[in-house]
Formats: sequence, C-alpha cells, structure tokens
Amino acid sequence: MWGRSQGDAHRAGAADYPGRMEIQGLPGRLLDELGPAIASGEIPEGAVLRGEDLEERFGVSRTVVREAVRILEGMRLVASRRRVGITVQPKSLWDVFDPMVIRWRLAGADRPAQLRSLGSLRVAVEPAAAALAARHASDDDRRELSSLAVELTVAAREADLTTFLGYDIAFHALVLRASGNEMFAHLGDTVGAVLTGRTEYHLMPHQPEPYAIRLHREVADAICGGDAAHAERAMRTIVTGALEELNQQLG
Amino acid sequence: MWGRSQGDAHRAGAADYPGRMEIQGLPGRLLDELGPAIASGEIPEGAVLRGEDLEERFGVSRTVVREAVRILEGMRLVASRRRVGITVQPKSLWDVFDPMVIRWRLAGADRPAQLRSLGSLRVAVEPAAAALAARHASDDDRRELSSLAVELTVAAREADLTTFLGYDIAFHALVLRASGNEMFAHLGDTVGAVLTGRTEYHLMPHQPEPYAIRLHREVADAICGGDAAHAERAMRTIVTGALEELNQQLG
DNA sequence: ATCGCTTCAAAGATATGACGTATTCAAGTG
DNA sequence: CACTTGAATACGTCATATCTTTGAAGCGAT
Repeated sequence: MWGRSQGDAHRAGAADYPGRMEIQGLPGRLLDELGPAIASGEIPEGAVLRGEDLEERFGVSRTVVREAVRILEGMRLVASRRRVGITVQPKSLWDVFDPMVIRWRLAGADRPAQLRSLGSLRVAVEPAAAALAARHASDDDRRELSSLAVELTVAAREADLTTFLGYDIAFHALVLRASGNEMFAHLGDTVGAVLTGRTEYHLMPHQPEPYAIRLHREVADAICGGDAAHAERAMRTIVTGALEELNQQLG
Repeated sequence: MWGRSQGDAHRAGAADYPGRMEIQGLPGRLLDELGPAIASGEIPEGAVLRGEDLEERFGVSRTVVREAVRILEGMRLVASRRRVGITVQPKSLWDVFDPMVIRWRLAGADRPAQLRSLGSLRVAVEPAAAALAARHASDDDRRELSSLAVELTVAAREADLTTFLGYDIAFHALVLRASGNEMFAHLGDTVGAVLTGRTEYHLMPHQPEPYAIRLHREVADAICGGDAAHAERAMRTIVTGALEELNQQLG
C-alpha cells in the first residue's frame, strides 16, 4: 500500500549518522548560509528576500532555492508569500526547539540568550529525567551510567578536559534517554551542544570541580539504587549550579 | 545587503495566524496526507516511498513532491537517498518537539504515548515556568493572569466546558510566556493541544474539579505576589494531578 | 480629497522535459 | 569464491514555460 517495506532498512542507517545529520546536497549548502544568518539576527526579522536574488547570489537554480526555503519555512524562520517575497518571521514564531535552529543560534550572536534559555530548560527537565530514570532505567543503562560516572571521575582527576567533556555529554544524554520519555531523550544532543558550547565559552580555564564530580556519582548511584528523590535532588544541584555559573559568566 | 528591510512587515502577519499556521499550497496538502500517515505509524519506519509514485498517487508534479519531502526531511521523519528512495526514518530520529509532528501524533494511533510524554514534560516545565513568571512577569501579564483565573472560575462554576477549556489553555500559555524563557513560551501551543486532546479524550464527562480550579487561582495569586516557591508548588500540584488522571484514564 | 473599483504587473507556485550522478545489484571474470 | 565492472534506477539539479495570487498604481465618481 505505502511502498515496499524494508523492515531492516534503518539498521545500517542508524550507524551512518554518528550524531548529527545535515540536510544534504545544494539545498543543504544554502541552508548552512541562510540559517545561521537568520538565526543570528544578521538578517533581521521582517527582512524580505527574493528567490531570484538568492539564485544569483549562490549560483544555484530555482529548484534548490525553493527547497531550501521550504525547509526554513518548516522551521518557521521564514514565510514565503506571492508578490511579496520570502520574509523573515519574528523570532517569537521560530521553532526554537528545532535542533538546527538551536545549533545556529549557539554558533552566532544569540549564543548568550540561547545558553540562558537552555540552562533553564535543563534545570526543569534533567532532574525530572533523573527521577524517571531511577524508576524505569534498564539494567544495561544503570550499568553504563555507573561506568560513565567512574570514567568521568578519572578524566576529571587527570584534568583531561576533552575526554571529560565527552563523558559528561554521554552521562547527561544517557540519563535523559534512560528516563524512558522520548521527548526528554531527544534533548540529549541539545544538552551536549550546551556543554560543548559552555566549555568553549570560558575557554576551559578551570578543571572540573570535585564537588560537581561527586554529584554525578551521586546521581548514578541513586539511579542504580532506584532512589528517585535522591537522583532528582542531586541532578537539580548539578544543573542549577551550572546555570548559576553561566549567569555569572555572562554577567 | 540582505534585501529590503521592512521593519513592520510582521505586524500584520502576526495577526494573520490565529494560532497555528500550516504550510500552504500543494506541498501542504501532501504534507497533511503523508505526515499523519507516517507519524501514526500507518507507514511504518523503514518503508520506502518513491517520488514518482507519490506524484501519481496525489496527482501533483515533481516540484511539489520534492518540496513536501524536503519538509519531512527537515523534521527527520524521512530521508531521501539516491537509487533507494524516500525511507521513513526510525522514530528515535524524529524531531519530536516539532509542533506539526506533535499534532500529527496526537491525532493518530500514537496519541496515548504522545500524551504521556507531554504529561511528563509538563510536570517538568510548567512548575519551573511558574516560578520564573513570579519573578519576571510584567505587570500586564500579572493582571491578565489574575483576570484569566477569575474567568476560569466562573466558567467552571457554570459547567461551561468549552469556554473553560479556552481559558485553561490561555492560562497555561500565559504562565509559560510570562516566564520570560522563549523555549518555555513555545510550549504554550503544545500544552494547548494536550488540554484539548485530553478534554476530547474522556469525552468531557466531569465538570472541572473545584480543587483544581482553586489551585489555578493560587498560581495566579502567587505569581502576582511574586511568591515563586508557592507558584511553583501549586503549579506542580496541578500538572502532577493531570498526569495521574491521565495515567488512570489510559490504564 | 477620499473612497472604491479596475487594471496591471511582480513574484512566487506549479508543471514539465532534460540531463547529471550516485548507488545498488548482478553479471562477468580471474 | 572474491573481485571487478557495467548497466539500470531513482533521486538531484537545471532550465523554461505557464498559471495564480496579490500589492499597488491608475482612475473615475461621490
């Protein structure tokens, strides 16, 4: 009815995308130019682009421009109207949860505001995710979480910030995934982007604070032990701490 | 540099979209068919669609099919690859925060799971939003919130479920917006969809419970008075109650 | 001078034909 | 049996033509 069903077609596909997967082809190239320019405010809201101009400016055909614009339209970054052109929508209409939009804003002038928003979101979501994980996590997840907490500690002790960052991202992503809530799980990549951005932001001056490390182990232990309240409390301490540190850094 | 800037171009536009704005034109029509079919699982993950088949099936041209597929690709619902076709991506890759995807899933077979996910998200986010609103809300927002709480109470007393639903949606959306966090604010429409879906789900058998109504007034009063802790607590009671009721309804 | 209708043209929306290109699958070869 | 190679396939891109919508100019009447 709906085309041949290849039940295992996605098996190989899942391995092909080691994290993020971009839109490909020429429309993707166009997106990489327009998206950041709009998301960062370089092209201000209310600005009007003409499809024909974009064709010339980027030396691509109508087809390519239209498809790229369609994608931007799907994110609510722009709206295309006859006789008017392609207008940049007001920020309040943007799909601020779209991973691409988040990435573009993190990379541009909106970075502080985006970090703040995400910080508050983390404070709201991650403790709840930790509590759910303490109840619903699989045995495998608990084991891996415990393992990650250990490797986190080791990397911190050795002041190896790069691998520490990797384990930190994996830790938070795993907690979110283990919560069993698909929406929480999808924030894993976003949190990863925040942690990366934060590390880049203050140029890795400090080594990870021992207190924060201990809290991570506490979260892992609580989740492994099924202590939802404890997991939630420890995770809340982590993320509120991160938010305060962020506010301090940003003034 | 980036096209003429029409600073007030969005003023009229903002009024044109009274809630949701769809993709328009023939691609939009195609999306309304394919999106729900994929989101509901009617077209299973791993299924392969051919562009040419879609052209025939819907009687539209390549242009239209390609643009619709590009939008679906932007939501990570499908991926288009040469020589293989348009494959439906595994659920774990979908942009589950995309408002369109949420709406499609709420309308289809995935509705219970989607309601559960959103219920947990509400429990995480809305109390935090209420706390932030108590600190950052503008005077206008506080006034309107208070007013909404009153009208909510009246509608509940008169057992007018339809207008009650409207005020309830407006109330929660306002709290989220008044939090000052753009990401929270964008969950307003989603929460509205949940409340609507919930009301439709158990076929409006009960009148709103007086206890829940009182809690809404409590939230409004706490936010107006700047009592963040109280606002957060009352809101948490509301959303956890809603989640429990939901779990009871769904078994 | 203002209002309302008509007319025109700008710009996107759609359709279509042609060609490019990557990828799969299978035939062929060692 | 493993490897190479080639052809078929389905998406990717370009170019062009036509249609549709709609903002704005033009114009007449009140």
